[in-house]
Amino acid sequence: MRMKKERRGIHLIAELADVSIGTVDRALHGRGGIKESTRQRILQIARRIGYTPNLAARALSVARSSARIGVCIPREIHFFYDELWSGVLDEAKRVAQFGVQFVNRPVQVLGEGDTESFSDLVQSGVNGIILTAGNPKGLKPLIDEAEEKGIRVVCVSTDAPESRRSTIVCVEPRLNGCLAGELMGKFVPPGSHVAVVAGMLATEDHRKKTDGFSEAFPQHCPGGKIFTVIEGHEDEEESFQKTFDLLRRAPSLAGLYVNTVNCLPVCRALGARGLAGKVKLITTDLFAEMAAYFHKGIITASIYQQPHRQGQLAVRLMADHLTNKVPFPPTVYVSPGVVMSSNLNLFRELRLADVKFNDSSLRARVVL
Amino acid sequence: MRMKKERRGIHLIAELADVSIGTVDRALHGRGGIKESTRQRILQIARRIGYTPNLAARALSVARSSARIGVCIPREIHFFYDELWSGVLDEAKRVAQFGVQFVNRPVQVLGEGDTESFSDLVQSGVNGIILTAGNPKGLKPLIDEAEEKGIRVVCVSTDAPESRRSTIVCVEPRLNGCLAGELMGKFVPPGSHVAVVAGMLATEDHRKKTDGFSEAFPQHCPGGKIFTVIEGHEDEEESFQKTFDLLRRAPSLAGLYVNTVNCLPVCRALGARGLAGKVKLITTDLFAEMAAYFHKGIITASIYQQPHRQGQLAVRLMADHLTNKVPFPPTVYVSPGVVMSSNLNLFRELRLADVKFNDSSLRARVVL
DNA sequence: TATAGCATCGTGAACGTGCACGTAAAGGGC
DNA sequence: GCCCTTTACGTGCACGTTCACGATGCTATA
Repeated sequence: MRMKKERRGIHLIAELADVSIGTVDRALHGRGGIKESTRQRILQIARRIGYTPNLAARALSVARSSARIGVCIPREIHFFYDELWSGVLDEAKRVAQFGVQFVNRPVQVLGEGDTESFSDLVQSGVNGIILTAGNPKGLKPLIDEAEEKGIRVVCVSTDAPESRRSTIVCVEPRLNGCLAGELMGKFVPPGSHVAVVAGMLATEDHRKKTDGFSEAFPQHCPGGKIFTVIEGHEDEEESFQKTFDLLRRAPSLAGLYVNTVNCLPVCRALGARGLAGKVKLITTDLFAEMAAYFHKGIITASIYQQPHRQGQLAVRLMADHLTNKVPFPPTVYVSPGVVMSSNLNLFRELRLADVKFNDSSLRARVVL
Repeated sequence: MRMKKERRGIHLIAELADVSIGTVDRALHGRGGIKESTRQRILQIARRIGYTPNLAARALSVARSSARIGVCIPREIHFFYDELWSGVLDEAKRVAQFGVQFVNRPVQVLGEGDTESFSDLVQSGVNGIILTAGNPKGLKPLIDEAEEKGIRVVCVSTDAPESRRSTIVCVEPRLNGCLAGELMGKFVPPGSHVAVVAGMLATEDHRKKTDGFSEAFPQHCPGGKIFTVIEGHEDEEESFQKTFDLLRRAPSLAGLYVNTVNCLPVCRALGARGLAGKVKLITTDLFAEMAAYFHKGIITASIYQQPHRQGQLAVRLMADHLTNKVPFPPTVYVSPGVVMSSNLNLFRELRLADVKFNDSSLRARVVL
């Protein structure tokens, strides 16, 4: 009596069903060329023994050519996109070893030339695309067409809500604003007046953040009111001037909420008016230059959108789906972080900046 | 002229070095039976072509028995450890398919019987152990002995700092307290008095949190003072009584910081004194029953230690190290989250609780 | 010179899955 | 009868790595 080889996985099923592994493969993957009764029998056996495909084997067998993921996100100097990129690359490096390939078609600025990049990616035969939808209107038909062809599209950070993209990974902008509003409502005394510095209200993202803030602030600050909402249009000079003027018109302002990354001009305007630290300032995102303003008490808090994590998640979702048919959740909402001076140097942006100057003491700690 | 098969990985190296793949394997893995000059030549070629081993292939070839990870963390009902477990299990499920096995030796309560569990794990021949070090003094010799034998030990959430454990994954307790102190300092008016409700100051974790709070609060609240620090000893009745008495002795208290998970008695004491919402309450961790107190405005904020993420990270670090020789960073500090009523339902603890009652609307959203 | 021992290296079989191809049987039209 | 198509299934290779086993050549000792 010789030892039976104690097979596993698909071989075991084949043995139990008394068919070949080819037939089991057809049954499990819904391919044609198999009798329905045979398929049911095989599927039942698979369920009975609790079959789960071996991901390593699957990854190995499709190593060269199954999953190609196209990436189209901005290459701006802004730290947000740098971190988003690094999150994408970190996770890409991991899944690359499981046979997933990557094609990069970055755009210079969010919303500029993304339709061309997207078309390029579709043309180059990728199976999935990760993109920041800068102009949703222009991209919608392209996204729909890609999904029609079976190319799955995952939006990250910026959504194209009207399109048929498979899913979206982001911090919900309205909630982002609500959190800022609640924080502000508890930082300033009852009856305070505060103002919002938005980028462009035409951008859905900024409008929703503003809406969220406007709703939450009065709820958490009895008698509190939104004095005004100004638009800086992502322009340094304009942001400074408008804030500077605002502070003259409303010298008793208790708080300012900046819902774009462009907060330095606002900080300078506060300094120029001698209001640094007197007006509670809540900002958005994080980059190295903000550290000084935190330490001086000019920025009270910042709402952090976890770009690195968003990038990681987008890649992970796409890779899991392509190599393993894991279904997409309709939406993936990342919870925003609150940055204050205490936990400032736990964030990646600050670590990277510090390491440039002081490499020994800080490199020893890893923050994730 | 026929097509060359364009080999990859170890085969490519073998081809370039004009040896067999067996020899390349010996060179790369430091096995014996190979001439030193040959090894150097092969290693140089490997570096030149930037060889990285294919993890899928590696996992596949040793499918049944390479890395065994022992897990020893509490099985308490507290949501923190439930989430820590689920984080560990989530990531374990992923790496299990790459040949990593898991051995669970949970303890009932943090610090009770963990030396026995730990010894069990060492005995059962695991390659690495993930544990919450409840009593560092008792575990230190065991940890050191295990590391001596080549069994890597990763502490999670609770540290054994004196020992030779390979690394620690946690929220730095001092920083945790500092963040609470900063928040409190900005929630209450200048000159306010606040108090701390600790679990047991004998526990290093609680003491460090208290220290952090005591340092940060006065820095962010001009003229602010810590009125007192009381110990609840994780006992419901004692916590309630001591808080109730405190609120009588100091009716003008502006804030309370609870640095243990046991915050419900404090909430009830505030309610019994009619101070709900008047005294700013900052808590630690998160579980479903806290939601109501957030909505009523009794809890202003909570410092969230991301247990799920800590569990994931610990497993990921250990698996990467065992299967891929990735070196451990000395410390992995997870940045704590700030929970307020706005972002409350973005956290896993609340989602899981909600789904029990309302499964359709919330299951559609996935929060990570 | 035969043989044992050692150092060095090659060979081939797994691991579990995906997929291209082969093939047998059955049916239909001429 | 022959040829072709369709259905339903089997077969075999590839993916990259690990590891036990075997082969080769060289040296030392009897």
